[in-house]
Amino acid sequence: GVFVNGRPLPNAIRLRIVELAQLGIRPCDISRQLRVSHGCVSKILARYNETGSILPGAIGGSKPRVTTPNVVKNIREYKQGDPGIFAWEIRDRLLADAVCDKYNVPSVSSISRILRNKIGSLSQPNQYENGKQVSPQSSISYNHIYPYSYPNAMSPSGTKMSNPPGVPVTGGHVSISRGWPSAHMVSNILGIRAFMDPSAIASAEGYAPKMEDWGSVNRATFPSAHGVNGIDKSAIDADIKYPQPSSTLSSYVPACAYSPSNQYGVYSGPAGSYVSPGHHWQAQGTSLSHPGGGVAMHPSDIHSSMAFKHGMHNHTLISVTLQLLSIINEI
DNA sequence: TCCGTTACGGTTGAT
DNA sequence: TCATCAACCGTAACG
Repeated sequence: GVFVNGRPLPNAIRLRIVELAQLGIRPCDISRQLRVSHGCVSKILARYNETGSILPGAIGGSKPRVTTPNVVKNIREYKQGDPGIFAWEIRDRLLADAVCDKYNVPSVSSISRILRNKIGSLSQPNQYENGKQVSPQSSISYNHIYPYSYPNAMSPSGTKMSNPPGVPVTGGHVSISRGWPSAHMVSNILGIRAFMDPSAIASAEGYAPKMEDWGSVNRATFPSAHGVNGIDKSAIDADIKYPQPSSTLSSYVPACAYSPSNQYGVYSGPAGSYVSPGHHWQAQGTSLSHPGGGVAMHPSDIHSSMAFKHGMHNHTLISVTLQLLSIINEI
């Protein structure tokens, strides 16, 4: 006969099989007459006798999801109540609390995935709601400066922290502001605190910059320029792209401009978090993080570009920027 | 020879 | 968009 492998027989043939069987025709004869394997005839007739239907079963798809919002909610509560709880313990509690039964309780791996993907992200806003965590602007600012954020579970030195991956970071255990400061920081290298310490900025200005503000500030503050102190931009770019240990500029730039992890990505250019779409990675020269590309501006440029940011009073930033400019000028 | 069962390679659709 | 997974399919072979 003609059949499509993996696909059900046409309903007409299935119906015909049942009709012929009801007429008393033997399955072997039906198989020959309709040119269908006898195993297929046997299966269809057995199903018809059992269910009364000639239709094939549902093909494809997945089982109903067990990770319902209610289950996720309960898992979150368990985790918040006991941050050290194991996935299998959560599973047991879901059963004990009758949130699930044995047929729809999530697997341990599913619970782990929920903790990693859902609970973790859902818990983030709570950090701000609770008001006991690091101020938003700190992480925001660092996120901008270091678009390649440090993994939560890792300390700056690379040592494992107490929170396993996927476990919501609560209570300020781990924050970027705590995890980041290192000998590579601009503030440590240049002796500038306020620039890298958002709390200093916030306390001085009483203004909590949004992440997009920071990005805009930096993009607006450092428009593309052709060079620094007469140094051709292309030469600088080449230096940035292929930093040499002997290059004074590059010896500063990686430490200032790139996070430790980002330094590995200097050539690959995954700088999309702060580079406008469609821009080549070198466009990051327009940001503070790439001083080689666009820091040849006048203080008036800085002031005008910053002033439009929601009335942000940026004396601190400006002074820091000027210090940076003077250093670069020396270079 | 008949027929129930099952391994196999395939399709499908939700995740 | 792609991979994975688990459901189903009919054929072919076995007993």
